[in-house]
Amino acid sequence: MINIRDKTYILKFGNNLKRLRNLKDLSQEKLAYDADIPINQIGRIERGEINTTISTLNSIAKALKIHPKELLNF
Amino acid sequence: MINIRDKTYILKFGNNLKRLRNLKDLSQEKLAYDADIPINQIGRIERGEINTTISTLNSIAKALKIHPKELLNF
DNA sequence: ATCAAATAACACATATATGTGTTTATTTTT
DNA sequence: AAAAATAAACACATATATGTGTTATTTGAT
Repeated sequence: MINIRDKTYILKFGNNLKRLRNLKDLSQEKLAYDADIPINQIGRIERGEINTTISTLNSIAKALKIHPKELLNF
Repeated sequence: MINIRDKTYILKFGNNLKRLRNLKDLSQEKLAYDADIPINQIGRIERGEINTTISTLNSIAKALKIHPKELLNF
C-alpha cells in the first residue's frame, strides 16, 4: 500500500518529467510514441497517479534523449 | 510484457544496487530493515528478477544514504 | 466564439511488483 | 569441519502498473 511519502515522491517525479518533456518541446503523444508507451501512461505518470517502474523510466529517458538519472534529478 | 532490453536494464540496476550496498557494508537484511522493505524484495531486485518502482528505489536510496539517482548511475 | 490539438478522465483486462512466510543453499567465521 | 550468517529459492495472496479503448475537458490558435 502506497503511503504519503511515496505519493509525494511520485508526484515530484511526474512534475519533473513534465518539466523535461516541455523543455524538449514534446507532446505527450510524441513522447509516448517515441518511448513505445501508451499515451495514457505518460499522463498518469505526469499527474503522479502511478508509481512507475525503472524500465518505463528508462524508456522515457531514451525517448527524451537524456540519462535516466536526470528523471530523478529533483 | 517485459522485453529483453528491460531485462538487461533491471539486471544492471540490480548489480549496481548490490555494488552500492556492499560499498556501504550492509547486509540485505539490514538494508531491508532500514528501507522498510521485505528482505526477499531486496534479493529479487539485486538478482534482476523484478522491475522495481521509483518509490522502492527512493526508499532504498534513503536507507543507503545516497541520492536516488546514484542507483541509476551505471 | 469556434476549431483543433493536447491533455485528462473514465473503464476494464492482464501482467507483475509487493508483502509474507518457509525452506534450501551458499558464504563466512570460528 | 561445524556453526552461524547471509543470500537464494520456493509458494501464495493482494495491490497496482501496464496496455487498450473511449469520452470529456482544457488549452491555444485563428
